[in-house]
Amino acid sequence: MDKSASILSTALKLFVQYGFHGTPTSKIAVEAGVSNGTLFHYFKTKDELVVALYNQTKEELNKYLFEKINQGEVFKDKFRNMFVYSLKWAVARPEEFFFLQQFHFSPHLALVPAEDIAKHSQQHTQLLEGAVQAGIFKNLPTELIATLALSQINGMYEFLVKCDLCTDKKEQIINEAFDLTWSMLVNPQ
Amino acid sequence: MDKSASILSTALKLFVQYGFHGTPTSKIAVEAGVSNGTLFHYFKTKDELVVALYNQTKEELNKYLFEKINQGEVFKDKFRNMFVYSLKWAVARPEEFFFLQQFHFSPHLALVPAEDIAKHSQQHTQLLEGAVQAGIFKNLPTELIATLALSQINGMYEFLVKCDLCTDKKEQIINEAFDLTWSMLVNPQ
Amino acid sequence: MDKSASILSTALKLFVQYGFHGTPTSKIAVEAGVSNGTLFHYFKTKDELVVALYNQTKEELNKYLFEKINQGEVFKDKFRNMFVYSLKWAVARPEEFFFLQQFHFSPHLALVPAEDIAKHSQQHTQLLEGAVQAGIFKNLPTELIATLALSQINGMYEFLVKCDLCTDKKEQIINEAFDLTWSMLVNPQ
Amino acid sequence: MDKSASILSTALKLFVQYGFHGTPTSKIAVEAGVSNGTLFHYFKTKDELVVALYNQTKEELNKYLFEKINQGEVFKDKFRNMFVYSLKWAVARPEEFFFLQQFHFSPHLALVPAEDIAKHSQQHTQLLEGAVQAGIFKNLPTELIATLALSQINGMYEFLVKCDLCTDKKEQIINEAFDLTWSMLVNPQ
DNA sequence: GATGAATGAGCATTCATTCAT
DNA sequence: GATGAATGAATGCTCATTCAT
Repeated sequence: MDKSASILSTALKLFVQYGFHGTPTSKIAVEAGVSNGTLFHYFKTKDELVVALYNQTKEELNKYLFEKINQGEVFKDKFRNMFVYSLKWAVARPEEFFFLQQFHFSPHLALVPAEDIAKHSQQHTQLLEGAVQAGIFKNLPTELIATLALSQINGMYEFLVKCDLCTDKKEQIINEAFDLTWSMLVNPQ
Repeated sequence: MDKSASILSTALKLFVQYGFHGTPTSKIAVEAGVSNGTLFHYFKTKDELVVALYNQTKEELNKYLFEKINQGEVFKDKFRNMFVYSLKWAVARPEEFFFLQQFHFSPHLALVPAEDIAKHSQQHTQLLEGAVQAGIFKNLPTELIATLALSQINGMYEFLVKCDLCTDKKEQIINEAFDLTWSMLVNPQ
Repeated sequence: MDKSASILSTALKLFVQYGFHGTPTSKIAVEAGVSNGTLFHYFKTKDELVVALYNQTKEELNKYLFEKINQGEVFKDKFRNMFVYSLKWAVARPEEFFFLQQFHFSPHLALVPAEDIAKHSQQHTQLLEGAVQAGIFKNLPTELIATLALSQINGMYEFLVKCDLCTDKKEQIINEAFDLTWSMLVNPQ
Repeated sequence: MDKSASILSTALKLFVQYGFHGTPTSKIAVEAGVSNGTLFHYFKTKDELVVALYNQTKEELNKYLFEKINQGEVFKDKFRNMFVYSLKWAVARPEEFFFLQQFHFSPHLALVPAEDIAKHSQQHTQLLEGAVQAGIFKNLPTELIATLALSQINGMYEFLVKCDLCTDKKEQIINEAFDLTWSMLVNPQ
């Protein structure tokens, strides 16, 4: 693994465990097996490292998700894939998923330009927007639909982490939760 | 105002704005109009201050909510009050609400004994558990129902903050969201 | 016990255990059962408390010693009593004795006027000076004789503390040490 | 000079003059010509610095002494060298010698593992033990002999510091004191 | 690129001391 | 006299960041 990647993955683990403030750059460097100076060679500041980690993680998740979403043919399948594979990713990479939320509620979020954040969610938003316009989803603000869908995912994640279930049971619950969410958002008739 | 209370309310504002690490105790003291030493007279450490603020805020919210919940006669009214007034409180006191989430995703959460956390949510859990046993809600784990309901609230909060709506519009959306949530969880038939 | 005395005796114990710097006035106050303010009512500063404790302890030791010394008729008995009862006091009140040495090697010593220190040792010095002039002790500077005698006492104290002996054995060793010291200082012939 | 050495030697001077507590690390750093951070780069805590200074000083003294002791052929010469050169070292490096005693009566002593302390005095103890077993010294506990010899040295040091004598006079008195100590400890016959 | 010694601003915390009650 | 809340200067220590090698 190259040094930059080693620093990023070490930082992720430590940030999740000790928080941003609780993780000195020196500790990241030591555990990543590089010198203190090298860390700053790759990332000009600690904040820049945090933000880079956020962008990378978000992109990984998005790349993974869109591959899965695009496997769906009709909208419901696409939406189900978005929902289900978000959770599968979260369950498979709990540290990454936790980090995204941790970042979201830290002052570091302010360091990411609004347009970058928009870009990250743009594809999701477009997908949902289409469903609203097509009359599949209830006639609600797309933002609201997106936010509600995302918070369902976050809630489910927390539940899955809290209750240590076997893989089968997990999958079943995820599917049930999808049905709930779908029934909640879909236009009756 | 009491000095201890003044410190707490100042800390809240600054923590929300600058984060825990970004807020020196000296700044809290100055803005609260007390000396640096006085802050440590009331709170042995900065961490203790953060946790005390969390406990106080959580208790205020709970006290407010249960008053409202108990005004409902049948379960649906109680649940609606829980949902709606959580959001009204969040909208009326956005800093407090944000702080609770900020705390939740910080390493400070680990400083609160698990039993204290359980105590905070115990009443909500009981209410929902009753609804599951009475066959009102779908036969799902209470934990899951609680988590999903809470994440709806969190999602709605984020939406309401992001989209600056007039009060009337806000109330309308909150009610619509409640209907969605209710329809999602309630036992069909 | 009156408050001032209670503060002094508490301070002694804590100073010996934790050092001057390691003992906050607040801790002294709490353990002495008085308020923080009261301590400063009796002693204007912490330094003043330390010095007062030194003076009191030194005076107690001197008072005790001179009673014993004066029970001796000839010089050798007086000197023996000085030697032996110094050690008996040290063994009976190890904290007080340790405190005197601790004080001696701390910067607080500089706070005691030279004349006060001289006054404390004046009586001993006179006694020894007489013995030199009478030809009992070798013709050495009185200061040297005093210092050597005192350091024998200090050394013996350290030995007695280090090796936990029974009372009888202690007394025997003290007597042997006196004989050594006597033989060292006395004029042969 | 090496930065670490510069810090140590500066600390020595300041500790002797102002005491441990009376010497802020910032002052040590400034006077040693290094930054505050550098001090903590070399010594993790202030306490660690104090202890390191003690160990270094003790080792220097021991190294010096054993060179001198080994120059003696028979025991009496070895013992005389130990006594005389201890005092010569003390007179030549009064700050170092004072520091050792200051340390001895401070709570920092407790930070040195008992085995380290034993190691420092081990060689002296062995030398004396041999003399007791060979019947040269009186049949007293080695510990007692060691302690008495050491306290003679300490006492002499204090006397030499208090009375400002010329070098010749100093040497003469040191020799006289050695004779006294020798006569005190040696087996008559 | 890589290193790690050096830096010094910044912060949490302590504690002697004051003073209104 | 007694109290203890309030003070704020002082200090040990951390840690992001720099830079000479």
